[in-house]
Amino acid sequence: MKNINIRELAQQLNLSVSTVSKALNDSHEISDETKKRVLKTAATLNYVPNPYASSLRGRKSKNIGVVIPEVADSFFSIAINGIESVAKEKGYHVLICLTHESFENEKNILKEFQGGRVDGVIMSVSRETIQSDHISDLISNGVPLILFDRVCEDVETAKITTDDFESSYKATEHLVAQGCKKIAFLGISKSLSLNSKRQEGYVQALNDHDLKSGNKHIIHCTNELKPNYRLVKKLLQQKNRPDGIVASMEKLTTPVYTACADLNLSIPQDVKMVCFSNLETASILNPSLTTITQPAFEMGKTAASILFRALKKTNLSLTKSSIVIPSSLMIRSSTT
Amino acid sequence: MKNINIRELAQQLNLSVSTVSKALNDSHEISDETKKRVLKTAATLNYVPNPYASSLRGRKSKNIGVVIPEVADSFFSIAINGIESVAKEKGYHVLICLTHESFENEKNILKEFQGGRVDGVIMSVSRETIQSDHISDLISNGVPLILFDRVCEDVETAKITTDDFESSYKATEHLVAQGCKKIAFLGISKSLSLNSKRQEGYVQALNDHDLKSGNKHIIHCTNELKPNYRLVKKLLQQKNRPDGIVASMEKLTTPVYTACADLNLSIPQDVKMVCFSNLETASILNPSLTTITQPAFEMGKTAASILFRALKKTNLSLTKSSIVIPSSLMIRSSTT
DNA sequence: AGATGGTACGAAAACGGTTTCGTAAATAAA
DNA sequence: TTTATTTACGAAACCGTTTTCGTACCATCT
Repeated sequence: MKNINIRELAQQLNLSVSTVSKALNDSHEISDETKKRVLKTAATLNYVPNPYASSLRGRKSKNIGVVIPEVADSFFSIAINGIESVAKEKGYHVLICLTHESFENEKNILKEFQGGRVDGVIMSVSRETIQSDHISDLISNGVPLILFDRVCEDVETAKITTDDFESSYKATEHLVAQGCKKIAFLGISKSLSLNSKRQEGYVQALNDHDLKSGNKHIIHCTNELKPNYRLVKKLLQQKNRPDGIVASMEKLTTPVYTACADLNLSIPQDVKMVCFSNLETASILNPSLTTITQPAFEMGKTAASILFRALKKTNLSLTKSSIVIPSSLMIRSSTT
Repeated sequence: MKNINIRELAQQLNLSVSTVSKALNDSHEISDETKKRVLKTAATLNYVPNPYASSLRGRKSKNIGVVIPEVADSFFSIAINGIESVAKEKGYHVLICLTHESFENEKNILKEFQGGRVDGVIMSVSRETIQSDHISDLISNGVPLILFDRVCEDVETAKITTDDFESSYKATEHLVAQGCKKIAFLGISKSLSLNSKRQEGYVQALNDHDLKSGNKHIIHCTNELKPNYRLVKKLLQQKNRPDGIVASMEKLTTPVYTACADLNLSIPQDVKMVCFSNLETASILNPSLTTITQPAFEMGKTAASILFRALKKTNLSLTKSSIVIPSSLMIRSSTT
């Protein structure tokens, strides 16, 4: 059962290729009778159009690219579901590209997109990304691109974020309310604006409650489990050890919990912790983890909706379509 | 900065389109000097070839399709990383398609693949999949397809699995050794062969240790959190409640833990639990969870390697390339 | 009757690459 | 010197669609 093309299909029907094409695309030029006949034969012969021929001719791919650092991460995998739910409805495919937190990879992926592989892009930058020319280049090349979660402030496009400053502020304030005096901040990467905002929210909360935030309590983590474990352990071993932690990355939960266990520190008695996380298992951890839960699905869905709006009318001002969707603080045993 | 095509590039170089194409593809017909000149100009003009034109002409897409039930699942997201690591090395893209456990979606995706969108497929079937004509059709259409984890026995192709029977047997035996007398099995779906194997391993272990396994202790779960919670709760409320649980799906952890908490049952005192799971947080749950950890990355990587071998020489016997990679039982506090 | 318009279809160009084939010039072999 | 071979390039066909344009036919309107 080899795959058939439109020419062979047309032969079978004693029709021209153009007529068949129009019939399949429900053109008004074709009579209902012919359309029915074409559809029926196409079905029985198992005709499936070649997407590359269509893309080439139509100069659109019906693909959107999703560029993210990792897929093995609750936030991103849920966001993908949000994006996909919209894309499917619009008859689009989602091409997921992973940067694995490498700027080099990110640049290469966007470069490839210049070739027309995708009609639009939804992206969350890598932790290494410190400049954004590759993004602006793609946009000025006519490919609409929307940033979500980890955005670059200086790129002029729509940005879907959560209220990083406010939620971090609230989380820190919550720790203060629970009696923490020395609160540490575990960041993702110095360069990310998302990280800066969370850090600023943390600092602001400390200031507003007259707690000094020595730099020693701000740590930037790596992408690996073990180095993070060592960093956290070192932090918790110093004489002036923190009694509260605001962690801005899901991946930091395990290192913190493990380090505490190994150092015989009890959560929440000795150290309280709140983490930006979408882990479903947060509520059944030992102890259950207080999280700032981001609206992952919603953010993905929103980003996709705006992208498709941009694909419809190209002169839409994307910059003004930026949206902030609030996260929610889920208070659990790790802080109480 | 609009994207340039090969014709314009050729004009800039005062060369023919064919020469430029050959130079870019490092053909032996072109002199080194010309190649260098072409590469240089292509770089400065930011030329990126249109992938659809290449795919159309070459009748290969340089894409492989990955069809899986969900991406928000540790096993699958890690497997994707394994697949991607191989694909990237071979210069291929990965098109991830989610069935969301729907047979209808799965059929539609494979149907689309008939059109030549991908050169090969790596797939794990949905929980609803009870017959495999759609798979065989695609294969007989010339698209190599490899199954992993959730396979269909009757499809003649390579199957990458883990030792479901043995690991389930070992897990059950472990529960018996820990003193469990009434062990329940929580399955994914009746139709999956993966599920049958795990169930058979469980039953065999019970038999070998002279424990009867009334059908009441075999439950097939749904795909939703809340119904699963209700099922588990009901199971744990019956007079003859189990003192051990073998769960064959990562997603079952939260319902079991929550149900136990709500019923004031202690894990592991009242109920011991072991779960097929790749959750990184298993070790910091309350209590830490004994898991059967599948070699997710390895399975993905192996599946991809075999697929690429098949893409090289089409007459390779895929059926004989099936591989079983063992899982490992990680004993933690939920069973001790 | 002649002009006009709508309907239903076909021929051919186009999308942007790759590949086959042809060929002129340079080199090697006889 | 003649012939064969190699080198380096160009013209054109081709991949499978979509779309533009042309046209034959029929109905409708002056």
